Amino acid sequence: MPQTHPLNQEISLSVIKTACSNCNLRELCLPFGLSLDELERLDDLVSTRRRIKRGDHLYRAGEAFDAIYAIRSGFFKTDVLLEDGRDQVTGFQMAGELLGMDGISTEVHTCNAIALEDSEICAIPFSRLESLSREIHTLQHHFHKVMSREIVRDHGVMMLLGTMRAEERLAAFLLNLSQRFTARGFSHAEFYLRMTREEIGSYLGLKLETVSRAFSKFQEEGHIAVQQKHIRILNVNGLKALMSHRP
Amino acid sequence: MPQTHPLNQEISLSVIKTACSNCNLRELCLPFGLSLDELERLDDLVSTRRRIKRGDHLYRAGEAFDAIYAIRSGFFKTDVLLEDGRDQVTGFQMAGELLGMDGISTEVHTCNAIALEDSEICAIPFSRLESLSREIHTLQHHFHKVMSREIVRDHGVMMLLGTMRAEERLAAFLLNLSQRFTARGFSHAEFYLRMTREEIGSYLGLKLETVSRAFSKFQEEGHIAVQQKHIRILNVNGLKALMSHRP
DNA sequence: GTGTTAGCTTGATCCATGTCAACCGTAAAT
DNA sequence: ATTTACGGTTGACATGGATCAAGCTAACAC
Repeated sequence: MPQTHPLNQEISLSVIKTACSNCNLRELCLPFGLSLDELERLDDLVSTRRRIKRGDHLYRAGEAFDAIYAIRSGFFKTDVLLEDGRDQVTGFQMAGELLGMDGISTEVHTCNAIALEDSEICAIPFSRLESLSREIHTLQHHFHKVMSREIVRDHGVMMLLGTMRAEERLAAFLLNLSQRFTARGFSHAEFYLRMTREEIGSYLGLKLETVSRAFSKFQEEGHIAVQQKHIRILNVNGLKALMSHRP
Repeated sequence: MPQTHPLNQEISLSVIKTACSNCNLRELCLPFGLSLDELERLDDLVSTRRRIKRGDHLYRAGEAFDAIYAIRSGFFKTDVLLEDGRDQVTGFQMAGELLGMDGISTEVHTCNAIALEDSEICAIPFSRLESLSREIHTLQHHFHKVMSREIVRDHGVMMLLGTMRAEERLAAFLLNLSQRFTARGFSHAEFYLRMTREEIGSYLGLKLETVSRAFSKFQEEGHIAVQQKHIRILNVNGLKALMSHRP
């Protein structure tokens, strides 16, 4: 049932089309900081929504790139495949985050994006995004920030893979998830993991057995309660200490 | 001694000011693909050159961000520091590559950029770059490609750190350097490393002893000849095989 | 209900890389 | 030419996480 916006009747019209101006993720996503005017111009661009079923690909490595994607709801992973068959999860993405920026450089996607639960995405045709951001300074700048944030995030992962031990990595991972759930209005202390131990391990450069053991250890020490994919964080500071305490 | 360009007398004039239009790295760097007209507009923007002595910082983590930097000559490393004192080298950059894009997201640099030899950089004020790329489509698109390439590169490093063993990492590292030197017109088979074993190790998530042992092993096996920082690649295919051969 | 399967946990053992330590080579300083 | 210092090499040993293996749990199909 469509809701009317308290401020402006014009907006309540746009509720009917599925649009950024109406999206409760707009403060986390591409529209951040845009005026009402500008939002409506973005709406024209982001017209295609798509449902992706759990396990399905949003895009595959090797496919032509022509759009980036904003996650409207759901949960994704991206992974890269090496010629020799090894692969690695390069990230987990949740609502409000953008996918596909890896494809800009060569106009071919370099990784796979796979839904970890039934999800919904907004496709943003890239050349039209470039046009619009030539006109809307705020949009241009925000998009640059988003790409830069991805680079900074990657540096964090490199740090994690290069210098941290297994338990530090897992603690960092849990704290990061918790923080991102919080930003989306969910509990910071209790959530369901959408990914398997193997996927977590791949992301963290560990084997699934090591991930499992670390979960058990955290539980024994009273930092968290784990039951399969259900996680409760009992002691945030404990985890933080684990993350940065050298042995 | 200034040279005249065979095509156009106008260009020989611009030789006098130190400018992109005159730079032999322009095909590797930001000016890629621009017309003569557009190049001259970029020249106005990239007016400040700076020399950075070996060991000096180009910028430091925590400093305000307001420009990105193109390397005109020389060699840099970037590193990230964790609160607990651990650090990691996140990249090595050479002539024609851009530095500083990590700072766009928060307007504060998140890593240190340090010259590994006496170097020269061109400062590109970021807000002016954004303005100009609102006017020059090609510039805008190329800049997006450069940022995206950085993301793809980072994924490669994550792959390396997450799934490769010590010798595979070092082989990948050497092949990557070789390929980048080649793109700059240098020998693909013979070069001097600008970084120490410790810096290589930090980048590859290994200890310096492990790096040193791997160099020795490669030499014993006839893939390379090492003498301190001087490297000769004797068998590229051997290295490639090492890179992707699981044990 | 029962069977099936994918994912998770736990134990025993092994090995790649880290750690610690001694020594060597090269280049700059005196 | 000698000293000094930094970076690199090599060896011996320790260990964190991988590997191999067995069994458990939860969810889902039938």
